[in-house]
Amino acid sequence: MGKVELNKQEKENRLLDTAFQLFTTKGMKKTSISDIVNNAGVAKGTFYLYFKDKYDIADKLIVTKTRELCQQAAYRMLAADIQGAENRVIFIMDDLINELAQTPMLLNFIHKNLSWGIFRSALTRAEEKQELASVEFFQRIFGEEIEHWKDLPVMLYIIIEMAGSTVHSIILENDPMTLEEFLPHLHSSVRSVMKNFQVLE
Amino acid sequence: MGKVELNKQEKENRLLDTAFQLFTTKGMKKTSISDIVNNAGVAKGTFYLYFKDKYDIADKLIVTKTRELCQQAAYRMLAADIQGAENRVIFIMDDLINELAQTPMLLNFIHKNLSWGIFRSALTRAEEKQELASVEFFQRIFGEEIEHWKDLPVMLYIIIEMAGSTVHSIILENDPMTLEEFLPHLHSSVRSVMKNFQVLE
Amino acid sequence: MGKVELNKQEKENRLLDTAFQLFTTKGMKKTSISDIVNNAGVAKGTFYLYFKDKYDIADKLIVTKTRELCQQAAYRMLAADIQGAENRVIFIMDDLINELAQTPMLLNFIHKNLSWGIFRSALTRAEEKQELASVEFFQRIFGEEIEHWKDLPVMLYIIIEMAGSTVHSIILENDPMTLEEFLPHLHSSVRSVMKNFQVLE
Amino acid sequence: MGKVELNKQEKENRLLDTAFQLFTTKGMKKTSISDIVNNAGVAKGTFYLYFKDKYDIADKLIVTKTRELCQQAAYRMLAADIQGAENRVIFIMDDLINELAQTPMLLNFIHKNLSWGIFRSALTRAEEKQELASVEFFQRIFGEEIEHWKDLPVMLYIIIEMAGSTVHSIILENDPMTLEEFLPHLHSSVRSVMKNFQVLE
DNA sequence: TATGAATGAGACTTCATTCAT
DNA sequence: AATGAATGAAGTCTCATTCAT
Repeated sequence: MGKVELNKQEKENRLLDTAFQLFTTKGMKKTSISDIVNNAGVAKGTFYLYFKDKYDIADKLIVTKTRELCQQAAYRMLAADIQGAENRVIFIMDDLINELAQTPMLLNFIHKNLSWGIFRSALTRAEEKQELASVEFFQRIFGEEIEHWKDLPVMLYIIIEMAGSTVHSIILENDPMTLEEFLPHLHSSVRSVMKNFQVLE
Repeated sequence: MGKVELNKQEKENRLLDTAFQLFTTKGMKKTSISDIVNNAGVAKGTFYLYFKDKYDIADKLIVTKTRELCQQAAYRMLAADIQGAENRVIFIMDDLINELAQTPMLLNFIHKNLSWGIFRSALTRAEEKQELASVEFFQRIFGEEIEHWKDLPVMLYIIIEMAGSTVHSIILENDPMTLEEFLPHLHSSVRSVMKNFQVLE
Repeated sequence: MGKVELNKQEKENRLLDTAFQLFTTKGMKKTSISDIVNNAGVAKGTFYLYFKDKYDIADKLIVTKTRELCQQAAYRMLAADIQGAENRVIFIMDDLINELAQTPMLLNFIHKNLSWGIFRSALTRAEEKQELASVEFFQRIFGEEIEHWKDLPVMLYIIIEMAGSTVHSIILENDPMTLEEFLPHLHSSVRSVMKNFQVLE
Repeated sequence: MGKVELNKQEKENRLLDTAFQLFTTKGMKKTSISDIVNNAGVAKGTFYLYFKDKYDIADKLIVTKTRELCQQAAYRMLAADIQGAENRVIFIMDDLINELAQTPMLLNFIHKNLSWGIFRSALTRAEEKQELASVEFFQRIFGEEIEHWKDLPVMLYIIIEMAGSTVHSIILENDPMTLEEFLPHLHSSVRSVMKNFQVLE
């Protein structure tokens, strides 16, 4: 990569970082493109060399951040050597919740803008980049026991939505209860939902 | 209520109706206060006599619309004479999903702006107005068997969030599957979650 | 007219005057809407209450200014009691040229933006406003001898375009000769063109 | 001319051709330098190696195109063996009008940007380049009878402006009449104007 | 109460021009 | 000579909110 390429990469990253910083502190609506370029120390026109508009940079951020979180969780799961798909799902979920609980702004940002579609593309694009692929991601979780489960995508969809939307208001507003109080309920709910998708022999 | 009072009430209603109409067709972001007052046939300044800003009127609309939906569902449940809390919860849920599937715009509007807090206030304010109260609402569902359930608010929170967020993308985008395909999974998931909250004798 | 009406009228006029001032000194291209509102002492948004964009205000200015010039010329012609259509056309032409030679910027502005269509509407709209109408305008010139001329519109079109485009570069750049040197040629040319449209008895 | 020289020449020509193409289809105002370089397949900076700005390239184009049209008309006149200056002027004029009526975009472009000054330089520069010179151009028309005419430049100026500005709106908008209807009037007008400049013996 | 003209900050975008490579 | 990333001034336009009537 030549000097110019590196410089471009750095500019784009600086814009992404600054935008993320501002989106998570002031919120997307109150963050203007002027804010972003001023804080990033680049000219306004430069922004438009890299992104179509505010929503474009937001989408790219969500994809990036979501992928980072998932990868991190997957690596930790492997490191912790968790056995059994049910335990692994719970582990991943807890890891993500834990992470998001520490940066509520990120949760807020992701939640408001994340759709199932973007989520899928976050995992898919990782694949393209030879990083942790979505297929691989799920194989790491279900691995050897993949034939013991039916309708996996439906199950994951339900779990992701259930966990995502419940913890959102809990983390951001401690309402209707604290995360500590809620987690045991979430765990048992997830486990019982999963039971429905288990193939009994 | 005097003539003036009635006139005021009518203005406020006209603004609410127009805003709802526009929010659900154009979306909140693309609806300006100018749009609302122009369509409602009142002056711009008048808007500010009744509402603080666009978000204020949106909140009031959600409270109203949510309450209407819930009341309707409750009345239908009574009419159908459903037995057992589990069946009643499923019935209410199906009724709401059914209603929202017919007016996806309303679903979209409610979902994007509904928070647990507003939801609670929707039921609470009903109470104030001597209409169907939240307490009463839940009593109608659990009635005689209320002591057979523990942590009812948590359970309802989980069910509402799980159902709400899963059907959202399904109704609006038929993604990742159709509502028809999804409902059986949702039913069994809700039932198995509920089992966790049942007091066993 | 109420206070508010008067105030609005005054704002619009202030914008028109300022725009004219700037268009004729800096040129349309170099005049921004910011320039106009700053100089007029009104807010930017106010501009858009009265005009669609820069071209809208320019069109309105041309219509106004053209009409003013024509009216003035017509009144002077009457005052001077000129006899014969040929002499009257020459008089009007000279009067307009004279006027424009004194404010070359106005000539430049009108010329660059004047089209036959706008010109026609300038005279037409005068009619609506009960001011000097285009029909009346031409009747004052040709009056009693109107049946001695054929294809009047064609004749006027040729004269207007010939005079307009020749004096333009002459007044603005004294090129290819001075106005003084040119006028006799223009007079004889106009007279000989008119001869072609005269009905001989 | 070396290889490099040829390459440079080709770049300049490619820019000129592309600019002409865009100016006549989108209009000058809506054509950006980016448009030009993108379509020409050269880098933005390269543009500035050959032209000062958009107006510079436009001027050069007008000069070129005008000269081409005039030369073509002159050759055709010779080929047609027209006798008499009056007939020759009419022939040239008709040829140019005919040409421009077939490519209204070119007419529009030339008209909006052509000034008497550029026109003169168009003929003058031809001279420098040893091509058909303006002096020669006029000699071909008036040739043997040149001493029968006085104030030739004035006469030509009037005719060019009269013809140019009248046919402009007629060709582009068929307003206020069609070209067919108008041409006879133009012919007789030109002939009668010319009469004024004829030296009577 | 009701009005709607006026405000003005700030949104988003374009583009001619420069300059390091 | 050629490139094209970077610039940033300037452009048009929107809209929530205020306030005199």
